[in-house]
Amino acid sequence: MAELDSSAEAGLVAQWRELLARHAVATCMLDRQLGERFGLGMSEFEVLERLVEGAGAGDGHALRVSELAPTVHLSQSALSRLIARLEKAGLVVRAMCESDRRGIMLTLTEAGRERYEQARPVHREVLGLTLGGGFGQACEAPSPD
Amino acid sequence: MAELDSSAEAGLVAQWRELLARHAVATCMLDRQLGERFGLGMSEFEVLERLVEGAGAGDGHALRVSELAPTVHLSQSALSRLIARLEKAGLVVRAMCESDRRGIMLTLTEAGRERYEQARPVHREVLGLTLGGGFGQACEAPSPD
DNA sequence: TTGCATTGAATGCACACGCATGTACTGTCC
DNA sequence: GGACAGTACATGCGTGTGCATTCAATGCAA
Repeated sequence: MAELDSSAEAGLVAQWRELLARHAVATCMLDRQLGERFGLGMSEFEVLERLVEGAGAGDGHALRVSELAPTVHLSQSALSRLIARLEKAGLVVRAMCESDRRGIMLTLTEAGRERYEQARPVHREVLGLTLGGGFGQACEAPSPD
Repeated sequence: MAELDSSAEAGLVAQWRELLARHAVATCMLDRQLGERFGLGMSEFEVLERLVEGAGAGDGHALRVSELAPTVHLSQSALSRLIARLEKAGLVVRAMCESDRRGIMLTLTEAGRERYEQARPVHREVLGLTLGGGFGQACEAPSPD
């Protein structure tokens, strides 16, 4: 692969630092808010969201773990344990997949859907604060509420 | 804070997912490449880079940990341990700050500077692959070299 | 059918992280 | 000077993560 000339390199680094900063601030605030108020980590929320999206109208719809995996940026083992936590919390049910008995089907419980619906506005609000325009270094409350 | 209308929300979420994806791919590849080839984590590299930048021409320049802290996105404790690792690896020296004996001054060793200079092109190359245009999900080698 | 490579998920392990706390030092107010 | 709040860094502890491995189920080939 070709070398980068120094101005391209500087631009790349600037872009990278900006990305790191945004990610750090958003992640920090999300984890704090979702954790304190709903007992959810950022990735937990992300998984619940995928399940809600997959479910659509009828809540019978289930998702295979192997389908979920590429959409959340976690290793297979981390995802496995995350699902275990969600199940222990009663937000999700693991069921054997009939057609391929190696697979696991995930279903949102009613509690899981409710938890998600409650957490969602907070999640969006944090995104608005951290991705939208001006923001500081704050990891604290998005609004004094 | 005001609610978001649904189109603004959708845009925000899309932006967030894009950021997460870029961050995940870049982080993964960086950690892998820098780790395997230079025994450095992403944040270790970042700290070395700050020291190099701080040093400028004369290498005598030292940086206070408290100055370093806000520029890397780590908790104070994580930074403290990271520095301990760098020192153990002989890349950095911790010295007491004369003017304020609570503080710690960091200096790059020659080995530290060399390690950084070696790692830097790899770091930039990964950024080019993951931040620049098209990229897949790859966490593997940037170039077969 | 038996044998074997492959895939989906769970688990042992080491490690880096954040939070809370501890320890040393500084500055201020009396 | 002495007490006390505040700052800088280190450390104990619990937890989430990735890697390597394991176990079960599948698909294919002989």
